[in-house]
Amino acid sequence: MENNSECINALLPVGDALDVISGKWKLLILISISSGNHRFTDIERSIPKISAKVLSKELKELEAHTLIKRTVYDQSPVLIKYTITPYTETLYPIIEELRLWGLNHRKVITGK
Amino acid sequence: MENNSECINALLPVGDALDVISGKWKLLILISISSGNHRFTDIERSIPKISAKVLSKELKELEAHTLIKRTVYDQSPVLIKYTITPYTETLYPIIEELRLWGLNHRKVITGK
DNA sequence: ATACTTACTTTCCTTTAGGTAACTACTAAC
DNA sequence: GTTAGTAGTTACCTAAAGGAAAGTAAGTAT
Repeated sequence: MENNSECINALLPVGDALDVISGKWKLLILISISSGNHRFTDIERSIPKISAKVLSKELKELEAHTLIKRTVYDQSPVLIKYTITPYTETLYPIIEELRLWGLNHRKVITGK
Repeated sequence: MENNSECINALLPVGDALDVISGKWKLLILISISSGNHRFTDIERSIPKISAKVLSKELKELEAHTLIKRTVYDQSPVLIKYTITPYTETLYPIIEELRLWGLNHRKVITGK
């Protein structure tokens, strides 16, 4: 990233990506579902501090972006499963880089 | 990411990373500075839709996290330069993955 | 009939983010 | 002395995000 054409080359796509996944919760929800939490209550319990209202709203947005799939199983009580899609997996490199950076950052701020 | 221990292993550090860099503007500002925009007005002009107020606030937060350095040159008119730090460079892999994902995402939503 | 469970939704309220526009302090140029 | 540039700040207001708690619908268990 040395010159201005690189600036515009990065600003636009990074902005596009941030429009979809920025915010506190979306990636955490995808991590939870990817790790095996498929039901609303499971996901809610796995992510500290998230509320049902926020989870509900974020799940809808993720579904709209085809980053998760919502399936209703007609049992009783009704069973609903959220699963990842092939598109979710395209985010794994981003999640992994964030995980590595976060691990190092914690070392940095706690003074190693 | 298959099981619950991987869930907690990823949720915490990714959450730490998001605490520092999430939001619409911070990564875009770092891209702009990395690309050679070092002055307030240059950065402001390089990022569509950002306002002086928001830029000012975000620059302060980035400086507090040592992700940029603010230097005052005592000339006239006064010259202030924002520069990246070695710590900024540790974010490049994240930015690059976001750039690649954003490029592909635009292809996906515009129907290739 | 009552209570419980799942998967949310609704209401109310507070906080945070963001936009617009005007304003400031300093200096230089005309 | 008026205009212009740099680097912001301030005030005012709206919008979006988020928290807490209660409520809802549909079925199951007792």
